[in-house]
Amino acid sequence: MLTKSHTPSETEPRLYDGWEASGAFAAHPESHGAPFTIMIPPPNVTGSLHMGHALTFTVQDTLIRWRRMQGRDALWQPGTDHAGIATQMVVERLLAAEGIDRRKLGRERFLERVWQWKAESGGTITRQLRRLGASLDWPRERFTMDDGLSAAVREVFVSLFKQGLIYRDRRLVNWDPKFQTAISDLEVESREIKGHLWYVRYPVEDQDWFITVATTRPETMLGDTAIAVHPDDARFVDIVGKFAIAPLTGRRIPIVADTYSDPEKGTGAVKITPAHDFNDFEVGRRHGLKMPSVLDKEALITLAEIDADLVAVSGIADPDFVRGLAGKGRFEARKEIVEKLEELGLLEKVEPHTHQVPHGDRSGVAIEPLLTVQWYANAHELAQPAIAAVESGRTKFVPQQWENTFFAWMRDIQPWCISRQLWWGHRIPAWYGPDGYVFVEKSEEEAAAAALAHYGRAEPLTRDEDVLDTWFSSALWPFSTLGWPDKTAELDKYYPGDVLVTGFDIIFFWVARMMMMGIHFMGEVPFHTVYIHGLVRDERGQKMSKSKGNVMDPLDLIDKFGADALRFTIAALTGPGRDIKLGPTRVENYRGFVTKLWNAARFCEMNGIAPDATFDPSQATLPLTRWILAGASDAVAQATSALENYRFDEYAAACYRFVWNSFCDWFLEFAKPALSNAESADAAEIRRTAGYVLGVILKLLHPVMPFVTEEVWDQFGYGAECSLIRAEWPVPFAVPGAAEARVELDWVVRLIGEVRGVRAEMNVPPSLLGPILVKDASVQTLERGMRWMEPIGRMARASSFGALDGEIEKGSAVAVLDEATIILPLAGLIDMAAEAVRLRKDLGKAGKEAEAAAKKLQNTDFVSRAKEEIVEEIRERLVAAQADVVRLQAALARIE
RNA sequence: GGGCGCGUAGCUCAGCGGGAGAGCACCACCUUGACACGGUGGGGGUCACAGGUUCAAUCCCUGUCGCGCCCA
Repeated sequence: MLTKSHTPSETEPRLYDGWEASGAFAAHPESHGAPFTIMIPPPNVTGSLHMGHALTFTVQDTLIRWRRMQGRDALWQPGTDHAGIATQMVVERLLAAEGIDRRKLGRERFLERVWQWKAESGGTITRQLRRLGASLDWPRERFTMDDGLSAAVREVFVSLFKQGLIYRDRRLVNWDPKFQTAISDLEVESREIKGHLWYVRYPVEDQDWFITVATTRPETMLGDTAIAVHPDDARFVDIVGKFAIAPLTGRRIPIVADTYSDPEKGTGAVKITPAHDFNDFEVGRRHGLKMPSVLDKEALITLAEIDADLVAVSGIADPDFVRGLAGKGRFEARKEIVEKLEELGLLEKVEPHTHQVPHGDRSGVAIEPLLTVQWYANAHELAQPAIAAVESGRTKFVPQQWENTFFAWMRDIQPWCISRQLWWGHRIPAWYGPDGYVFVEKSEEEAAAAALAHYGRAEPLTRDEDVLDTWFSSALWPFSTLGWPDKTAELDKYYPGDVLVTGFDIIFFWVARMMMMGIHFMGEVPFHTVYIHGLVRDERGQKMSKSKGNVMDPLDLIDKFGADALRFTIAALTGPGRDIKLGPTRVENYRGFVTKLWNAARFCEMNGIAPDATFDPSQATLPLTRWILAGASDAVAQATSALENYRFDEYAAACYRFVWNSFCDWFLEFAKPALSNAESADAAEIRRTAGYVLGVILKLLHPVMPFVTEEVWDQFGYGAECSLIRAEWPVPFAVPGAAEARVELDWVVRLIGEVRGVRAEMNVPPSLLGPILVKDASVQTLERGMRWMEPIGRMARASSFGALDGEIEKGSAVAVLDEATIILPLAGLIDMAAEAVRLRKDLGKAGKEAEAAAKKLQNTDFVSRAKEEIVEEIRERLVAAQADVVRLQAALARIE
């Protein structure tokens, strides 16, 4: 027996364990079923479940469960990535609490601690995903640092290197001074900073005047190697080619013409510090400038590359002052330099200035562009086939507009810096000989062999200290998890995958990189569809963030309302390409739907409705059963089509409408007498139909509300425990006489609606029953009314239904339904003035409708140019509206 | 500055060439034989604005305004 109310906290863990234990989530590479593959975009191993996860995994789980029910051999590949910086941070923080510094501990012991941490705490998110109901194939769980995946990383690195697609280069990188590692462009975020523009005078050589430049970063002037002006800027045309003397260092620097300088900004002249600014670096390259670094890896002033050149110039440059800055932080040095410039009279003015400053998204500190040697992947070349794959439609974006974002990024892609100065990650398989010659091989032995061949003798090799960007290994996920580079049955069957589900903010990370690597190494795209969903925001549309304090925890919502309610809410709100605004009240509202389903099922159970495998909808004989079966078939078609088109909102709405507005509101109500009176053949058919339709409902809703549907399924005995997950997804089916049944039941529904409406507007108390009389009704209408007397009586509060004998009695309320006039003799009970108001309102509506239709038909252009069926439809509309007008006028005339 | 998206009922959003829709909220009535996490009924919209195309525009085109996001 179903309990009086549904208790998600009891059913959900039990059913999840049941599914998992029975192997319901498992893929079957040995089976002949057509595969359906979703590669989970691996969440960060340090992460815990947030609303964004709840959204993306609800969508994925809905797709997976649906396809699994369709008989596909579904693989939903779980796992996490090792999150180089984030994980290293976490463990360093733990060590710091013990007063231990990572460097003192040493690399090997530090890594032991990281693995220990991973074993203890790394499973948080995978445990939480179970609460959501995610049906991942857990025994296949992978981690990007696993042996197999690490082997794939080495294989890829070595081949790309040998193909010339990975190389070392000395260029500016985004340097994170806190973590002391290079990071990628994508790990940098701009923050608006209120700073200053300092206007600094640079004496022009052999002249008695200055050129003034504005800078936001005075501390970098120690590394200035030029001043740039715009070639077309008339103000500076005479001094291009001359030299200026850099204050403080006394360095003689050229004044160059370069279009990078913007005449509109500052003074129109800019100082060029090639080693500490990306734009300046390009200017430096164009003009062959020296590129001395003046900041080190901790962003402290270093003089190593400029000390020898320091020149004392009276009133301008003072080597002792500069030497005093060595080892100081960039912001402290800035302060001292500004003071010194002021003292020397070289500071013209200071303006407040708000500008965008790049910050590390994890460290939160200002990024320092730094000239270093790093490993790069030739992303430009790898990107071309990925672009082509999207252009040709081998991979499609849903919604399609995201292709533009993808193209924009991929067509202008920069070399991908793949090395990181971290300990946690895949160590770069590169070894250096004594002369610095590099051997890139999969193992130390192979490197030694290569060195032996190269040098002709054994030489000591040292391994590159750096590790690879986490995304380098994530990019391989769609095939490395399947066993690549080995040729496995899994790889053969599940690559390429079907769909990648993710947010638009991740197109550059997973989508782009998986595409590049997948195509390069597998020769085929990793997935044929990329479904992009929006972000989860709070009720007011604000992005959720810890600082705003508006973060919702999906686990709290699951505790309060159940996973089914949360999942259904998410699905219902997931329209195409929109962010979703979600708050507890929305989940609470949709919990009402879960409860409705539960109660409907309970009602069925109480009335002895049970599954009957022998029931065949094509054998249905009654209008009522034919009608609800046809409705169920439509719901199946709608739900299936919505899922095929990734329209989770439409899928949810189709189910909601059918369950609530067809099955509960009308079918169960109509069926009540038959259900309580079990004897007749008709009653038996209705009961069997109810059992059948409930089964269809449970199947339709299972992908999005797996728990409550499974619980009902199991308790009713539709199948063994935990078997709904394996049930067959329904297909639309034929119902004999469906059209006639629809006409019949739609009429009953409309009649009840009309009568209810009139009574409610006339404030007739529901306790008071009255007859329903009809005038001008056809024989069919009369017979229909008699046939449905029982539910009409119950639902429209009618004591009888019949043709009007004689004239309409004064004091009756009147409504119009098709050809018939419906009369509710309520003399003395209703306010005739109110009835007149109501009739005038209806008359106004009908009149307007008739007028609009007539006007259209008078337009000869419309009649001659519009499609025939449209014209015909308008004609019918006109006739119907005119008939309504006539009868409403007559009714009104009787009152007045 | 470039690009993308959005402006439809109080709120959240569907619809996207031919009668303005849903859910929630609101108001009124109803404890009727599963469900008050319920039932019934109702009010509420110059579909941002201005032009254009069309027999017909919320829907297509152009522009304006407002909002959001991404890139520089």
